[in-house]
Amino acid sequence: MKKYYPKNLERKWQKFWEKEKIYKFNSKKKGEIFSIDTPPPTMSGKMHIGHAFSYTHLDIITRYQRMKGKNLFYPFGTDDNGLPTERLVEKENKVKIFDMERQDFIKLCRKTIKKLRPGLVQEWKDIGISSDFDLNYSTISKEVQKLSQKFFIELYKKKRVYRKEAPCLWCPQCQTAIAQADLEDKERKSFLNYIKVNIIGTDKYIIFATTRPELLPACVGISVHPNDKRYKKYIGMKVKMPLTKAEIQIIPDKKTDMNYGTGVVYYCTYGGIECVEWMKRHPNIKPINIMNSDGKYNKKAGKYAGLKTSEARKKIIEDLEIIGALEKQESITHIVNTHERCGTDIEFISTKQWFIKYLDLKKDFLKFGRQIKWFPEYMRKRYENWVKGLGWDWCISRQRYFGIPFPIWYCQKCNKIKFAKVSELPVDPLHYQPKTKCSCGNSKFIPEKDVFDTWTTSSLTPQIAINLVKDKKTRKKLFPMSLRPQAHDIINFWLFYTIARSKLHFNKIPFKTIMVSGFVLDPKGEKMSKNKGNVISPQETIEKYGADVLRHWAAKAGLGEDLRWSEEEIKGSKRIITKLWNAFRFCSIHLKDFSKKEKLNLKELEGEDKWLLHLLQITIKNYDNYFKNYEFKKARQVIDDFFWKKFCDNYLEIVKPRLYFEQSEKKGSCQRQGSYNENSSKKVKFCLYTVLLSILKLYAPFAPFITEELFQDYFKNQEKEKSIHQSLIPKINSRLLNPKIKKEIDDVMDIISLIRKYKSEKGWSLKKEISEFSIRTKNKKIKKYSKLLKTVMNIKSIKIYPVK
RNA sequence: GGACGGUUGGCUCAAUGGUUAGAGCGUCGCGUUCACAUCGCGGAGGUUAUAGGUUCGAGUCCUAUACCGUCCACCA
Repeated sequence: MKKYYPKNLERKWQKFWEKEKIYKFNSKKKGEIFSIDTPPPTMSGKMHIGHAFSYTHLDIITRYQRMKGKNLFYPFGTDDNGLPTERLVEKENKVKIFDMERQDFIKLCRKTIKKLRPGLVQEWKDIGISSDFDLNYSTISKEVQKLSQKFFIELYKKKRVYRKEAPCLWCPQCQTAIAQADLEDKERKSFLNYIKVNIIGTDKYIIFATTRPELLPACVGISVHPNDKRYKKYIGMKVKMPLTKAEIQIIPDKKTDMNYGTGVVYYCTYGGIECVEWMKRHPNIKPINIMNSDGKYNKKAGKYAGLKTSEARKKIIEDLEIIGALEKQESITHIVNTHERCGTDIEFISTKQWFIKYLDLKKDFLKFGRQIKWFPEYMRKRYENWVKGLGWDWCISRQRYFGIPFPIWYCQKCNKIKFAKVSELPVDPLHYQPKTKCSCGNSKFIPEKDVFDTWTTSSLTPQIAINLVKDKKTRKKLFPMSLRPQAHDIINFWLFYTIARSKLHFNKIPFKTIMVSGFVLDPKGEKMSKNKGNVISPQETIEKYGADVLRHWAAKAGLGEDLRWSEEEIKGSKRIITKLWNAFRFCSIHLKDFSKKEKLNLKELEGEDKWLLHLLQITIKNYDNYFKNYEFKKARQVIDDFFWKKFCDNYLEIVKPRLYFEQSEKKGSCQRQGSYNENSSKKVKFCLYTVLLSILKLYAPFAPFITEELFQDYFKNQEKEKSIHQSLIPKINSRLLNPKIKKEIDDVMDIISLIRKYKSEKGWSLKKEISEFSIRTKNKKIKKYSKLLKTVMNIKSIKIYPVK
């Protein structure tokens, strides 16, 4: 056998699995179905290390379940529309979306996806994902468009969607409305500007503080707390705004914090969520919308028309300073909401958008959350925290190009909404006109230009995946799905939305179990980001160490735990995988002539054989128990420990003389030959075969490639399975449990340890011969092992003195 | 401000309320090179964040505090 080179080996077996359809879902296969709502990776570039990490967690679980005899429904999809994909297409083709015609851009998107998608999917195959890649979907495909539009219409029928003009979260960069979940906090350095305004009819002034002075032309109100002694007397009076000369009334508002700034707040349309809320509390006030959808100010901003926020801020501050209205500036750091996809500060703009009404269902969402089993359990709290904090209905419309269109038109005459028929789906209203007239008799319609937000569609992944199966009976068995795997960053998005959709459409939980992975952090424990330049490439890691090593390393973190990148730890995993290779190589030399058909009396096994087989049973037991609770991290620990410490360091070292018996006979003499015979060697071989095969199987979920190679290389001849991944995890054999022998050998091990220590302290070689050695022990059984001790520690004569 | 997680050798992490708190990496010493671009053996290294409490007994349970991390909300 050769040395271990993972690269070609892994490619070989990946192709083998694909060709032989090892992971194909077969609805007729026996065994309980285990269905997985696999996360469809976003088409936004290459697979990153976080993907490799969390998908490995998932794949370890699925491989284990498969080897427990479950029938795996494990599809694979890609999420290839929406903002991230648009951004990839822009970057890849060096174009700008708003410089292009809508149709041209969409064509370019389709072309780019077609080009890039196979490469992306291959990256998932490269890390050994055992999906059935024939159960494959793309969220922009015709089938998925149809499904997504159908469910939208269904929601409308259930009176769960509505269109409304309202101030809405808006990204001026992407020029689209966004949802609450799309927000990300960012710390910004800014100024708190104190602005002095005259109270009309008096010579008095009041001062308010603001971080957004540029919105002065959009100012609609000033508030003080009704109990604020300083300002009580001014309530109801008006102030004259500087620059705009607008007259604004001072209105009492209990939400005003008397202790912040000057205790006077000015409200604009819209400076932030607090302004929107303030407008709701004071419905008589009319908004002054000064911002266009591209983030530039319009005519209502007077001389500031045409400017963007940052430009207008600079100019207005200058102007305020000139007229002496700027009392002072305080530098502050504060948190602003930015668009999670592009980092731009968000604005509020009043526009017409589509919403899914669900705020009334918060209690049901919480109830559903409790019906699902969470790993780790505490992640549920995050979900609950999010649900409790929901303040807005779900805005699902996006003013973008590459997404699934709304299947609707508006009557040109009466403005009534016209829905596409389900039989017509999928439709793009921009290129298709309704066949029937509006109820008002008119037959001309204006198409809806907006598209669905990606989460609108990806919240339907269980349905999308199940839709790939044609047989209705099987479909029923797949839902609710067994497992939803994902990372913790999208609990508020994908996870929540999927549960919400499932509630709205089916009133059922979408999956029975959720497993949540953490993140990979850089060696300092910080988040990886392209800006920081601390990104680790999984592709390079695979190239250098192999996917099995990367997977073994990824299992170092349990569910919910973050894992710091460490080259040293990767090397540690590499050592274990290499050791597996070498241990197998060594054993296979001795196992050449072994046949498992040859019968052997278990009772006649040597003590160390029984000891090893006993420990194997315990290892399997622990391994299974850990996997039951999704604790693959601990399962990995027990198999690592058993393999390296017990099997290699102890057992193999002890039995070498028994294995070398044949060779030593030929050579005539051997240093540690002892007096072993052929029968003794046979017993070792039986143990090696049994234990090695078990070790391979227990490692198979973690390191699928090398275990397959070793299985095919030797065990294939005597085992019936086509692939190790179609075999079963070994069952505990209670006949091999032997606590008595375990205790005896443990004592022998302790004695060996003492002798090693003694030799080590003397600076002797461990092989140095000891002429005479005495043991005082309470354990009467030790006598049985004096031959073993003599051989292992190279002792000529042992005397054992019993102690009472 | 709210919620959640964490704090154990230099580093990364283990320890169903029960002997002397364990591994791996690193470090120091020794030994092998006949499975192992190595591997093995041995040593040093810990007041378990802090302060109280419950208990025969606390790293583990309770209460506070501090610090770190994550999510959410937010002061104009």
